[in-house]
Amino acid sequence: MARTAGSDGQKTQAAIRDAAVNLIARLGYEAVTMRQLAAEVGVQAPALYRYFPTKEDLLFDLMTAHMEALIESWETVRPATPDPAARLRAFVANHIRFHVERRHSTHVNNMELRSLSRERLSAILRLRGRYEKELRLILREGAEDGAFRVEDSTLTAMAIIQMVTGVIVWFRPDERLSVDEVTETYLAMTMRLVGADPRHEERNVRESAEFRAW
Amino acid sequence: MARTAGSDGQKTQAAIRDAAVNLIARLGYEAVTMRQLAAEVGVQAPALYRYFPTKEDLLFDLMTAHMEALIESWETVRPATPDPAARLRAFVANHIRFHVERRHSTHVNNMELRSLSRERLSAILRLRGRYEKELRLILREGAEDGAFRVEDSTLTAMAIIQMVTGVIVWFRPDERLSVDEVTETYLAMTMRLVGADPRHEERNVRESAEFRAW
DNA sequence: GAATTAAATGAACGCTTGTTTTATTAATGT
DNA sequence: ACATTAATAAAACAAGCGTTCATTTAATTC
Repeated sequence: MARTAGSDGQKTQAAIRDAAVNLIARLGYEAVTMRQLAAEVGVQAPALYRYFPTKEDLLFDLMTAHMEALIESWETVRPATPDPAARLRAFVANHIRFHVERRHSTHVNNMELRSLSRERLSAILRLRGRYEKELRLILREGAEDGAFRVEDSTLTAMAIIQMVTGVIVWFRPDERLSVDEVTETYLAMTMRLVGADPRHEERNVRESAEFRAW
Repeated sequence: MARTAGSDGQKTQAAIRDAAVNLIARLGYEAVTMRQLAAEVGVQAPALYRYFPTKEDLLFDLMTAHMEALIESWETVRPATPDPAARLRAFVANHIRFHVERRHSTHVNNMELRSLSRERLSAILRLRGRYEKELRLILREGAEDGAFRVEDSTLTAMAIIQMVTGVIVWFRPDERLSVDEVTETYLAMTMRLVGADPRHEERNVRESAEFRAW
């Protein structure tokens, strides 16, 4: 046999990406073999090399796509208001939604950095830095105009990102809490963490509950 | 050649553990080969099998030791006071100190869980649960007696642990901030996060600065 | 309907993996 | 001094790895 009936390069490539994210998230990049991945796609191993020159190219493709989608999702929902509290809430809510929706992809991006070559690693880290910079900016402006009490905006940005990304470690959507409930609680914790004025907070929480911004 | 001059089983075993933690933390469990590990120890690969029956046994040994040391370290510093705020501060300060001191070991424990068999995985998760339970208890008692404002003690416990463990991702001891400074900031963020009464807080921070509890 | 291109197969290559077997030397106890 | 045990080396195993090659079939183009 050779080319199979109804085969289509675009669909095969998408199927490879999909299967790769799932397998790598569950078993780890090093543990997943090209033959295993091919079997999951329903194809022989050499067929993968039509679409990705090497195993590492495939990994880099997945990670780049994830980071670019994350940045784009923030640019889409980023509010125009200068109010730091409103912007911080938007950032956290979008961050949680994005990462819960893409749990496997997030896992790959967090766990497999060390399997990249130096240049590719720094390419991913650059994208990551670009995203984190958005949060630092919000925190710094909030600290300057007195909306937040933040000792160190870089350190606080890392703390918040670690905290909210950590949701995917334990959160399972079919359990006790819904995504919205979890987001609500994490928003409350974040706003207290940055020392946002509680009086402003209560009003804003009521508003966001009305409009369902996330 | 066979047995080398001055060779000692105890020392070799300790050297294997040490080298394994460092290599696995840097390169990942799957990526580290037994020959590479042996070379790092200064020995031939088969010699490793005198001390650890399989590669996975070695990994499990490292992870178990880490978790047991973590639990023991908390039991050593756990204060007798019923005051939730004081206990939370002690917990967070110890957690950060322990994990910064054992960055590589922590990395292994956080990243390599999926390389364990099911039984061994759940053994490690049991130890982890035992540790996290201590934090949940503090949060629940603090919420009940009004010292904290906590919506969900399980969720808050996860958030705090993710946040403080995340220190090792970016913290390097030779940079801008010292461990004590970082700990101080994280303590402040944690106490705000749980909605601890700010008036009690200021007094307690002054006290802990005097006594240098961590 | 013949020629071309796209998509995949099957076989194989060179290398590395975790691990086992066997033999050899150093330290230890008597 | 001698027997025993602990600690290692050296060689080899079967299995599996990422990847390449040559070939075959399906779809597309003219």
